[in-house]
Amino acid sequence: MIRVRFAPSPTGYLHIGSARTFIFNWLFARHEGGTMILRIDDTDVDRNTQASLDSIFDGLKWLDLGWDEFYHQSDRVAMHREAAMSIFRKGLAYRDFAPAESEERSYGDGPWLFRPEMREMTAEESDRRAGAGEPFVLRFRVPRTGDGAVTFPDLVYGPQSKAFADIEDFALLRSNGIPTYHMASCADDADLRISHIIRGQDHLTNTFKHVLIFEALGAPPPKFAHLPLLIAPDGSKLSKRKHGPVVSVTTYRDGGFLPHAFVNFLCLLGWSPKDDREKMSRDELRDSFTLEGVNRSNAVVNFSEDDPFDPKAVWLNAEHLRSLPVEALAEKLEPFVRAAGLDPARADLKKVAPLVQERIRLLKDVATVGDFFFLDELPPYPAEELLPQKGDAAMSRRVLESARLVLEKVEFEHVALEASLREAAATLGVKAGQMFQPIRVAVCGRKNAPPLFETLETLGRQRCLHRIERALELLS
RNA sequence: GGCGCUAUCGUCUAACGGUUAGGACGGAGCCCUCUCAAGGCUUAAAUACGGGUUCGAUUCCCGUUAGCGCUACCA
Repeated sequence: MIRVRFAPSPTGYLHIGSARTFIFNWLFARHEGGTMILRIDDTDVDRNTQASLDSIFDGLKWLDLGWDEFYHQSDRVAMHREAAMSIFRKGLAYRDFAPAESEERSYGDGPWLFRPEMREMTAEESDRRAGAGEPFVLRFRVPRTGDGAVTFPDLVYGPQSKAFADIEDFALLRSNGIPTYHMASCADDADLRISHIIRGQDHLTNTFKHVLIFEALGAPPPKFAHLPLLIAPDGSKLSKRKHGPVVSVTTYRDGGFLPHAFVNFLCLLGWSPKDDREKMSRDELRDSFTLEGVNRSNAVVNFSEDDPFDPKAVWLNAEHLRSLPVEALAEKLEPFVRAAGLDPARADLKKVAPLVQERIRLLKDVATVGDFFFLDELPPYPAEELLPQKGDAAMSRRVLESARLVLEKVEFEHVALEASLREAAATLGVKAGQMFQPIRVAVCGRKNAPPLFETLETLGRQRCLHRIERALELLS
């Protein structure tokens, strides 16, 4: 039975790297017909925050993938403690009564492995001091004889090995009795019968410790698959302090990404379907996903000073946007129209949607591409914009006056609109473009806009005539 | 410092030892066109360096360099 888990700690917002880890776990679980478990790793009570927990849930829900089982690690500390004590009872861990180090240790003098006086303390003395209430850290007793090593096969990185001599006697229980991450995580993974641990490569070297814990617990170690990390363009790891909101999933949501487009983008960072597909639906991703397709080098999220989003993410979003049914697009657009301070009731979103569909790359672009649909009065624009190509104000005026006459009586439907306006242009002896451009500017307030006739139709006779009137005033 | 991991166009990536090193994004150019967008076509752009192994290395091995990670009573 395949069982995987995503285990974020609620000490920050949902990071895009974490989101990707969640996605890969989900994809693997669904591809294999397994179980996806969400576990909140909240053993570090001092650093947990409710805000962070909310942010993680918000982000995960937005991804719209879901999970099958849910746990709070903090509900399970008694079990973790018992697991740690069972290791102690087997003689595979010892009490360390040394006080916590106050200063940061320098790494200059080689690794700190263990304190012989603590490790070799007699059971009698250890029990006596513990019994007297002296606080201690419970440490794993890493084998120190011979030249053995911990080994495990990584499904992505291949066979891994690390000498015991390079592994320190790491802590299992803190002096306050709370299990450390390593202990809690492994106890949970064993207890929850996790079959595959898929997580960031930053855990690769921790895994040697974890294998030791699983063995000490008498539990078969799960299979491990580590994922290459997501990094910033400068090669450093993504951090909120250094890179700002670009690392938060909610930034993508609020910027107008479609959840599955975002998922698609993240999947392409560190994984490849091995063919030329780029745009993939959730189901295609699920069907194609395998751990063999995961590669080993870190991937850069290519954001920049002037653009918080990776150009490829934006392009992919545009691709997904274009294949959305209009009703769905209209629905998605609504909150973004509102957020821009525009009134969605001013226009029929189902008619606007197809007009902006291939002109927006992010949902929030609707505010810049289609603002004029949701306004009664256009924001001011320079009168020169109304001048046709190779034409003057007089021509513009003639064109607009003619258009006004046409729009007053023509059937307000784009085919009829186009026919009569083309006819009017011919009558005036101007080129089609010279006719259409002043009209476009008059009704949209700018030179670049969606196709003219559908736009006129969507805007409606009254608003079009009103705007042409305004344009004429501007020209005089 | 020690240990571990990684190294193909600017970025994401493909290439079970034999390819003119492929695709995508982004860039440039052209076409289409009522503007914009979309679309179509064309184009510039990469195997970090040095040694091996081999008839032949992007691919396998070693070294160098660089980057990243771990080295906490954080996760």
